[in-house]
Amino acid sequence: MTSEKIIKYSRQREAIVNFLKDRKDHPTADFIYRNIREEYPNISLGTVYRNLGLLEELGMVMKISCNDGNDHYDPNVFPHYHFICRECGGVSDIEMDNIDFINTLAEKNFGGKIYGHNAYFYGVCEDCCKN
Amino acid sequence: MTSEKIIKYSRQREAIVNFLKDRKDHPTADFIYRNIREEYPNISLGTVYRNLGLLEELGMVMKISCNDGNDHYDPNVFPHYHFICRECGGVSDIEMDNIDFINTLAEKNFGGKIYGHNAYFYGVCEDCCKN
DNA sequence: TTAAAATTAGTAATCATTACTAATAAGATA
DNA sequence: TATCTTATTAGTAATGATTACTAATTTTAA
Repeated sequence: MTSEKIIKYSRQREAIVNFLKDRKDHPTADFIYRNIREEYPNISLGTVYRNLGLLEELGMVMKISCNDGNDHYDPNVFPHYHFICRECGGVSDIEMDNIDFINTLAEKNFGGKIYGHNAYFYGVCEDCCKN
Repeated sequence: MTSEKIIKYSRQREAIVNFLKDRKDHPTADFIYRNIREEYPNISLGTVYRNLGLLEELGMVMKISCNDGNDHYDPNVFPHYHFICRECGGVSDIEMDNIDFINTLAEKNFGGKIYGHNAYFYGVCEDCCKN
């Protein structure tokens, strides 16, 4: 009784996927919208949001919320950590060894079950350090 | 030339501080509003938000954003970690050893400067585990 | 007691995101 | 190729949390 949703091609969705592909700067929906509008002037912001939601469901994109009030989108869905610059507000990746063992540390005095964690680091990014 | 802001007493702010004091459940502004309204039926939601912002500036309260679209407020401003239950959505404290060394791990291959981190754990809380 | 300034209640505005709807486009089938 | 069903779209309206505004009220120092 599962009604599988059939997904049809759309050039708007393709444009969003292509725009995001290989990007490391985790843009917001509005940023994606403004950029894709140069190629598709009639695309609507709702379409961008809807497709980002769909891509998230499909596991092709990851939504990251980092306390600036905007959702950011990351084409890298493998677990990794992010850095937020206090100066420019930019969100970037942090390359670091796996620290999943902190789950065990957290579970030591905890009654429930821990399945995972999210962490982001903050400070000043390389570019802003130069100023 | 620094114009220090003089802070005058208000019973509404006192009520907010008292309501938050010793709480471990990190309520939202709206939850605080609805509760304080029982004692002060005329208090407005804007007053709650304004005072929470002021208390945050004074370092008496900490705002935590945990991806459910609502800001939560914590009277414990000392660094500590939070847990978010996937079932009930509740936000609670995690008692665990200091893990500030992960800042060093993160800085290893990073060009900028890291000042700190935020982390929250997710899973199923003790109460929800029992169901 | 008075007067200046902070605070409030109430309401309006903002801003990101989601929902709605009629028109369009994809793509399967005849 | 023509047709038909359904997903998708553009455009717009609605939502919901938070912030801003303003005239009236409180606080508090002189």
